[in-house]
Amino acid sequence: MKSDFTKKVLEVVIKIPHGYLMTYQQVAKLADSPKAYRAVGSILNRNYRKREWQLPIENIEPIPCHRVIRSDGYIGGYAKGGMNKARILMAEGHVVENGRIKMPKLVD
DNA sequence: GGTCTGACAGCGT
DNA sequence: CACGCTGCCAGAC
Repeated sequence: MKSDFTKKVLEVVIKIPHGYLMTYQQVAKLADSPKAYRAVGSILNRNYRKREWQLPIENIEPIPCHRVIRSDGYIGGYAKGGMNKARILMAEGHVVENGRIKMPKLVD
């Protein structure tokens, strides 16, 4: 069992509504560690790779890591390739241009 | 247990 | 305006 922080992070990410986005900073904040945005990315990356969730885009739902972007509006990185992430985000109804979200609809 | 890493963010040059 | 360096926190080795 990971620390509460990890659990909280995953919980927050899961709660991101379909079609909305959330920055690493926001996630970290909701996880009670506003400055742990780096840890957030690390956690999601590990988790993703560990679970080996290499499922088709249609089946990606459990932990929508792709809905977590940078505060700059850029997609950032992705365990399976930023290009794939961009495709997913576009499938979610977002406008991606040059690896960046044009109109990020943050949850709040 | 100490040290390095990382899907970031902010400020300086 | 674009590029680079430093700081942060928690996890993994």
